[in-house]
Amino acid sequence: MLKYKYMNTCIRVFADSDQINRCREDLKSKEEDFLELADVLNLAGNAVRLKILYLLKQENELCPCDISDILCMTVPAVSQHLKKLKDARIVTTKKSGQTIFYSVEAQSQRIISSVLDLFNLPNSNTTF
Amino acid sequence: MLKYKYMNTCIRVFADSDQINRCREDLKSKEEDFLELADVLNLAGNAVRLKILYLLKQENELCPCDISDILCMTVPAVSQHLKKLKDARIVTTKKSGQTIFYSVEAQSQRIISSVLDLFNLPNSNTTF
DNA sequence: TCAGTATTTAAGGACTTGCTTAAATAAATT
DNA sequence: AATTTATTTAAGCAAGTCCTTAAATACTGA
Repeated sequence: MLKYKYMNTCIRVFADSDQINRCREDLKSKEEDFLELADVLNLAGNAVRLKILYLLKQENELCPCDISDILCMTVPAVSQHLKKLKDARIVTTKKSGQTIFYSVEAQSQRIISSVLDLFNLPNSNTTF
Repeated sequence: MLKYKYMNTCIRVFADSDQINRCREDLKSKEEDFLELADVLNLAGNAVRLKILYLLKQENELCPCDISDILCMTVPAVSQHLKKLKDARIVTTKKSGQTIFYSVEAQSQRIISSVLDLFNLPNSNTTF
């Protein structure tokens, strides 16, 4: 027979309920922003897609075939990554004959540039 | 009987092999950076973890219990997210009695601030 | 020392991811 | 019209994610 229940939550006395409520309200007001940003970060948070975005920014436009050659991956694998980026409106396409050129969507250039700029951030101790 | 094989790769004549090789070399030299950045972005690319990082930055430090209250999630669920962030050295801990305070690791403050600053980026058409 | 509290760990399961190969679609070439 | 080429789509599968609940660990205080 159990003498006491194992607790799944904390029932502490000294919680700062003002802080808890303030934080809850704050998050609630930014909920959409969090979901949107997490989506973009999640797409960029894959080495293959990050490289694709880097390449598209660097080279302006590339076809799936080029990307496949550069990354040494099968065309379908590349195509499926491109589809995700296109569905999220991060990249856009331009057709020319049988070739389809992908590039970073104008609306997303700024956030993608910012993400890629994180490269240059030294892992420093600078406080601010 | 098959008249021709379905192709998995492109065998085009007009590929710019200089471009392909230049891109390959460039990616190769940055391979480590891509993996590292993709890891951080992947961790931040989850709405729960993104909120946790935001909260830790905003409030300086919080215990799993507080975070659980704020996010309305079970403590084990929160604890598992914190473990991932800690394993990646993005957050660090300080023990005080039975309470464990989490905060953003000094070395990671800069990149996390930059990621959270992406919030403020308007989805504009600005070209640059 | 025993019961309470804060946290982590473990096991499980539903769901998602990221590849593979085969096939479909669409445009160009002969 | 038939073949070649570039791309997408579909199906399948191994591995990973993110929660759940139960249990373990660790510190506190009567």
